[in-house]
Amino acid sequence: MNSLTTYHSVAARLQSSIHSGELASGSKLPSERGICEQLGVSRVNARDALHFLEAQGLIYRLNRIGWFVSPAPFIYDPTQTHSLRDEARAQNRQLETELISANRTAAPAVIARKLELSATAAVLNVVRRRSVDGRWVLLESCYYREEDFPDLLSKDLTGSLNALVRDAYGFKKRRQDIGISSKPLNQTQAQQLQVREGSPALKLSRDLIVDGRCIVAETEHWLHDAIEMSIRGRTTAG
Amino acid sequence: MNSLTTYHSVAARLQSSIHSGELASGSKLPSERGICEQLGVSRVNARDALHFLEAQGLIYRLNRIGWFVSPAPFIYDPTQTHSLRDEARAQNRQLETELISANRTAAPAVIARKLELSATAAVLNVVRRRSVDGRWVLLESCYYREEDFPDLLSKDLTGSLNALVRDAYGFKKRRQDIGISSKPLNQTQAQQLQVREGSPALKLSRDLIVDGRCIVAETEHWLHDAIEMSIRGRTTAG
DNA sequence: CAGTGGTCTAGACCACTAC
DNA sequence: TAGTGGTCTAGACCACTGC
Repeated sequence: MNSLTTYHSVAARLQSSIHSGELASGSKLPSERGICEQLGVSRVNARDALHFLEAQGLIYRLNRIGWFVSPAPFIYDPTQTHSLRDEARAQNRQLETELISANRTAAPAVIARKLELSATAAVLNVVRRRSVDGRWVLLESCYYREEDFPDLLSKDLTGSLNALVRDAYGFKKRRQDIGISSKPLNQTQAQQLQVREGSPALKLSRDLIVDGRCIVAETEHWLHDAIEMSIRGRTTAG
Repeated sequence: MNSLTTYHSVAARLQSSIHSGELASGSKLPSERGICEQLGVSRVNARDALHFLEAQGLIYRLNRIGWFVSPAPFIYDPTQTHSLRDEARAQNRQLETELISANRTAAPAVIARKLELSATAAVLNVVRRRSVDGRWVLLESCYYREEDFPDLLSKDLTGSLNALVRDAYGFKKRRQDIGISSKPLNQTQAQQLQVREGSPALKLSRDLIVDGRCIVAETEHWLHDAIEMSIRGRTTAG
């Protein structure tokens, strides 16, 4: 049995406050010490309960600021190449994009291998963060083969990068390979999304392949409670 | 800064023991109290460090038994309908399947909606767990429309269910829609995989659609450190 | 039965945020 | 500066596993 333990019952109380709407989506929970006092438990129990609900995706925290009720997840088909902005509009949600950096740098080993470059080669790297309804939920890091994307860094990098690749550079006939795994954010990534190091996230990597060569390697990190992927299949006879 | 905190340094020590091979893949870590003693820290620190590494997918725990080094993840393309067994063989890993239950039951609301059944309708439900190299890592729950799968429950349900659907029931021309999200295991699920309630997992749902109707709705829960999804795209001109 | 992880107490100080 | 979450101590008992 469980549910008899202290922190489970604390979690259950908070959960029912959330479901009843007493704690609205996006709103701030009482402070940890406040919860201790109201429910007569030690702080360890309050925190264990909060961690438990965080794992469920029911609440999230902003580093050193507090705990908040998670909004409904954003729904997203990673195999589609629509701009995210269109998706957001369709779901009636507010999407913001902020450019964090756009540099020419030495390629990390993994990237160099993917892009079939020497270990000392330079690549173009664009890093952005994106918010849904005011919450930073997505960190994108995109690596481009330098020779295939002249002048990339001087273009407008706050819009759809996909559209740039397709329209400005003319890469239309292409394939996209995708990887999905569950990885927490490292210190740098966490800071950029204002969360704690180790926050659970869904890692999505996309390799853009043209003429059998990978020319763009992208990585997206989505806060785990903020995203739900949905892939519509194709009819096959297999 | 971090890395100066006690539990970060404990985590770093364990991590280097793992990377150096001193703690081999699959092997058991020292007990929590053992770690406390060896490194001169309190148990909270030891546990915080272990939780941190668990989130990274570097270690996992069996409920009340101990902490273990996570093996390399299994790689898996959910859009393919190969049997998992073939995939496992290709990756040189040992896959086992165990039937947990096969029943005719009332359809849960979500399932009834998907299968376009009335709220009181019955469905066929098959639940299995699967292990990779001896570790239970996957829980499958599969719901079938009763009228489309006569005699299903009397068939051999320990092999490829996909092959059954395709060959024994002849559903060849079909579409598969997929959903992926990050959800922890509930109490029942956790028990079946011998892990703790709330263990982080990747939830994969697959709807099999034939002639525009969903006839099979499956849910898979993979322990988050045991799986990496890889989807090979198709060349498009879009 | 010994040892493990799971839960829990009642405090403490620190780093940081918001005012 | 007051209050927050983040880290930490030094214990404790319980439920369960493995012998």
